[in-house]
Amino acid sequence: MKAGCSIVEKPEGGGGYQFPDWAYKTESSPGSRQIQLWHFILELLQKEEFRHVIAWQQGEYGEFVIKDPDEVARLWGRRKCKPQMNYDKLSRALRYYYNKRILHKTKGKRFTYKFNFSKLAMPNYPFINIRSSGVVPQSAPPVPTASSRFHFPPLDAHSPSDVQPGRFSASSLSASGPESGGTTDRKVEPLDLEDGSASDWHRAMDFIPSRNALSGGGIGHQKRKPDIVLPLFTRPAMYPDPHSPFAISPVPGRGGVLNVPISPALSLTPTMFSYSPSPGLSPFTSTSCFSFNPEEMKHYLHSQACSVFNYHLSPRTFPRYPGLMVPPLQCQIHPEESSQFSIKLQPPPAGRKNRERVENNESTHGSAPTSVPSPSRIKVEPISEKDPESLRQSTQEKEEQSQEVDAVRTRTVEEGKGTVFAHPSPPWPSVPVSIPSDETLEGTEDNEDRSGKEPSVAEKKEDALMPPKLRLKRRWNDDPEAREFSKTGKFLWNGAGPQGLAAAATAAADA
DNA sequence: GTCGGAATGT
DNA sequence: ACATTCCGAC
Repeated sequence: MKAGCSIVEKPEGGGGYQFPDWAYKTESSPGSRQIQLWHFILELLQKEEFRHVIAWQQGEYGEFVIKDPDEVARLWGRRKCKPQMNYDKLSRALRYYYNKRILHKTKGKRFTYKFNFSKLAMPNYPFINIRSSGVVPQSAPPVPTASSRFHFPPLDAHSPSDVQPGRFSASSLSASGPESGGTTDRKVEPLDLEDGSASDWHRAMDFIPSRNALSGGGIGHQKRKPDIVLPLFTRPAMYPDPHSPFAISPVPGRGGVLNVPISPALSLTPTMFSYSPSPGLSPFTSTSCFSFNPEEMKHYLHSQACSVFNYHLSPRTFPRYPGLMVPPLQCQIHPEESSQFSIKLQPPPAGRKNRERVENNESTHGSAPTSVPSPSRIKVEPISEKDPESLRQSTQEKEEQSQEVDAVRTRTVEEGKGTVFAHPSPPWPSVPVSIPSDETLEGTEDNEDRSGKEPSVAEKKEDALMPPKLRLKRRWNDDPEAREFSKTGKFLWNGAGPQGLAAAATAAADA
């Protein structure tokens, strides 16, 4: 059938390739064992020869511009053997990534999108030994500038969302200890509080350690995922571009706090653990196995810290990990990360189907009728579940919060089914990390979190009444903006409150 | 241009 | 799952 196309231009050997073969494997692209669009985009982005077609946008980490949409579409079409491919279609595919949070659109800039690396499944870039060599790809994402730095939130600082008391926050980490307070370790599910990176990290942490750290694997990780072994990557750096996000961090170990010669690329790494809404991205699902040692992990963490630090990634991207030294700071969470609606929106039909049905009863649709009677075909969305709840909860001081939690919970239950992560047992003996002040942090975050959303009761109400979908959309749309601002130095986040300002000031001073 | 629903294909 | 294809709406 699609014979001739199969291998077409898989970079395999020929162009200095960047992605390991396994990147094309099922694990990375469940469902379709073919390269995924984002892989492809990344691929192009890494190649010098396509610079005029698509390239990293300077100034924004992970942002890229499709300079020649038609060409990119053509290339994509070629790869997928879809000669009819065009930008319109390709862009549709890209848009599907919005919900998955793999990408988002940079508003106002045409043909400009931005990778949400923290969300990007790292299955594709697991512990790459970037530090060793400096092979880096071509284009160049935003190179951190002094201004771009931001402080980390306390490692363990519970981000508002993460820390649902009683959930897993503190306990999970400490749990690893000898007496894992959470030995009982409740179902880990709650971990998925948010698909936020924080959770991801937790998860990540969990895995790693299980192997080495607790030699005594005794701690019955009841849920322990099968011993996971991550593929070890020894290949030398694969991305030779000093600019690309995969490049080596331009900022040389910023002030020794985190001297990690690793590239921001690693920032991607975190994601590798990330639990993404889409199973497809979840590296740990079944087959995949990775392996690495503590050292590696350390490096990884450091790099992560570095990345976060240097590339103003969401602090949440940073794992809460004992022993890691990070500059304390008020957190500025990127809304992007915090927004937690990773719900697949699939509202009930009623659209075209019906439309068409009415229009042409006469023919076709021989396939549809298979199993589903018809009108009864309603897709149940997790989100909708929470909806009623939210509406019910007229008071909602915490509406938003609860909702989010609910949503997450719901999602977790649903999607999490297949992906249950064992609880953490910190790899290393947990060394209490001096956390500046959670309170402050939380407060700050909190503020900023809602700064944009909790303006007025009215809005809240509106929100409540708003269809879940819209709500989500709204949130989503807001996020990037906020982020933009934060980068612009407008300190939108901090602007939320005095604390925020102070923090901002601190940051500035620091700079 | 961009967005996203819907149907369909693999 | 992850597109691809259409397409109406903004």
